[in-house]
Amino acid sequence: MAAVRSRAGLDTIPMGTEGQDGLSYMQCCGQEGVSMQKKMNSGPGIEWSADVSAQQTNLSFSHSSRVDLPYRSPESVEMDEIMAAMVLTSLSCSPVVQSPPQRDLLPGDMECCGGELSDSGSSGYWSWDHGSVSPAPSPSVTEMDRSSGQLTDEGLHMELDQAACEEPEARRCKSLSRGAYRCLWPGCGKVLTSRVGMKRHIRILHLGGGSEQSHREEDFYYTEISSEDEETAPPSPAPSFSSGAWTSCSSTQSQSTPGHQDTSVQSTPLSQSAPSSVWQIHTEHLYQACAPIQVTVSPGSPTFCTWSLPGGVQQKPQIPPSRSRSVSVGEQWLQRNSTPTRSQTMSASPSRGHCSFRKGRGEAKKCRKVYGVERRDQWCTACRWKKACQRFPD
DNA sequence: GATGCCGGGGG
DNA sequence: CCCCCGGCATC
Repeated sequence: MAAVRSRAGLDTIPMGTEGQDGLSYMQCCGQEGVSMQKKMNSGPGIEWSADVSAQQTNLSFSHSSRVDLPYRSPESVEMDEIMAAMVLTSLSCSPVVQSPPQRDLLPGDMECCGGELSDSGSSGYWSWDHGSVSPAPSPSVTEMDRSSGQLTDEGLHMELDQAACEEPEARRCKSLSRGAYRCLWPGCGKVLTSRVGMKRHIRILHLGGGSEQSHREEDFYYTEISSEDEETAPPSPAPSFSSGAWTSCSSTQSQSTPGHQDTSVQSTPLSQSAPSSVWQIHTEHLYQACAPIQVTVSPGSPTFCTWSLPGGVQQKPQIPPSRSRSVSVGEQWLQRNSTPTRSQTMSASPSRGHCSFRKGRGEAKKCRKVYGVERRDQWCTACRWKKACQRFPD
């Protein structure tokens, strides 16, 4: 364990294989949990605590992690400095890629608020969102200002501006007119008006910048939405679980409990702890990500989850999947493969490669069921194309 | 038979 | 790149 922990500590700054990207993330956004996760993934013992702290604040992040993991060696410190330098360098050099992450910090990410959703305006939503985002208390004054300013900023393209939201709730944001695309990446609800923009958003922010393979994946992480649809469908069309799916991933909570923002946001002990990190870790592919981790709310269910990570990673059984459905071999496989750093999977593996195991039918209602064949146009793109449903992933 | 979706293909 | 659909596994 010690070893692991120390490693986690290092993560704070230095990133192993990730290189600049990762670093920049950390630097820019303290709360950016992703980078952290990446690292963690590599090792078996995941420290949720670290993650949580990360979400708290920039500073706290680094602090807590260090405190938490006092094992850092002197060398690591040195490394930190070096890394920091690198980060700075990279930041100055490639604004495009880096900037997005920065924005991410902002909680609710205005994405929703962003230009198009003017309607929701200032009501509870936003305020609430921000609060929820609490984890990232205050990146920096400038940034904050900027972000807030963006809320009103209307026509500008928010593509990069509003990066992914940290908050799941964000997805509830209503969106706009038809022809809009919403990012389905867990925790992100970004809505863009252009497909290309959305793809870029996904590729850059979620898939890690642009790896070759990621190109095809973008499709699965966004969906086309229409205003009417928006309100009902995505967020809760399948009240039963549309949100649940995501939630499960995040394990925690609330991710999408539309109804209770406050609660959800306010970190319950649980929420803070593992959840967010969990889903992020496994988000390589929706399919993979969600399935295994099913957390679900029913704490009571004793079901046993076999999704074991390689190193016995998740020491914490988090929450056993409520669904009794046992994890299929395929899922486990996916898990293993997805567990490693995202970057790894991305570059090195054909990812979905050829796991020809089909996942069997999930319980979640898919677009076809929810909307019916008649309203095929309301299905998510994936469903329309007879691909794995992205709106109601299992 | 209905569904879900992989794999492949057309424009 | 967008969109469809054959075909197969599952329910």
